[in-house]
Amino acid sequence: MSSLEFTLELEGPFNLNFTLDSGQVFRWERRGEWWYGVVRDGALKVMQEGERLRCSSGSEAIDIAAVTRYFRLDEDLQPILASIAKDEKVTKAVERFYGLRLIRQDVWECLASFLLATNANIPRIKKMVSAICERYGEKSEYEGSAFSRFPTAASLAGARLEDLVRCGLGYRASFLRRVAQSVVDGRIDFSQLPRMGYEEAKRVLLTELLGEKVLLGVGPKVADCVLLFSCGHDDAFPIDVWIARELAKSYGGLLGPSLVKRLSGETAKLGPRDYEKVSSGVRSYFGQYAGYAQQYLFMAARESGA
DNA sequence: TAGCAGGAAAATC
DNA sequence: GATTTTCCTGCT
Repeated sequence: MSSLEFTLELEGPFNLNFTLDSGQVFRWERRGEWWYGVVRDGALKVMQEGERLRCSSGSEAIDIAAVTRYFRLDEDLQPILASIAKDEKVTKAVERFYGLRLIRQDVWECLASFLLATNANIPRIKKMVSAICERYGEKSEYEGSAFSRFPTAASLAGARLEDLVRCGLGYRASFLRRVAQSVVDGRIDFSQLPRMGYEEAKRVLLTELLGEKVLLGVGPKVADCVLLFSCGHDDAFPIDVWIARELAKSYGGLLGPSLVKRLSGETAKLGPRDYEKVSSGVRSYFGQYAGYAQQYLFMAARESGA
């Protein structure tokens, strides 16, 4: 297998470490100065040196264009960050994690990964994802050692439930397999989602997933993650427990007293109706790049909470 | 709509 | 070493 080495000259703000350690993606592993990951079907290692991004990929297909697209380096981050700096809270988060970018990841990988994220923390999510990749992903070689691609929907649809459970998925195993079967059966069409507006894309995603009235394990939060991290809907605003607590703490005026009270409880839980209410509130507040605000606030909340 | 279960691992005490 | 929490969803 041939490998490809190249260096990107970074034009705008970019911080590789923040970007890969922000809970958007679960397969990147840091070894020394390099980050090792899998983009599409090829291995890739990247390292940032100031204004440069050094890359080495195990596949001809993973070239400058592919890396630029993956990290969205052709988009100007500066005006986006300026547009979300609506208050001191988010402005401080932007300053602290300056250069964090949203990644354009594969839709199927994104959906499957966040489906596994329920009731789990990030280290555990990484373990589960890694386990199904090793068990079901196609193997290739890079730098003399094997790496696994993310499993195809077909390979997971045909998996034995007990084998998935053995990967540490627990009750998530049946959710994942059923979603995989839906993809294989053509009940879910990802290709049109980026072209639609946020509202329509979300409705279509949830309808296609839920239309068959089977237990699928994909609700509004997972849908928002898919729309934001893999469909280019930058106005999507996934609300997880960290963000919910942050909103209750610092954005009470936006939510109203009753929601603040509910979110301030021990478990910051939102029903579907409240989720949409909070979601539309923050989306109109932060604007068309609300998803970036979410990602910066998430990082800030996680740092201060830990 | 509010309450609860779900499996297992990490974080916390 | 026990308890609590964990980037949530579906059922009752």
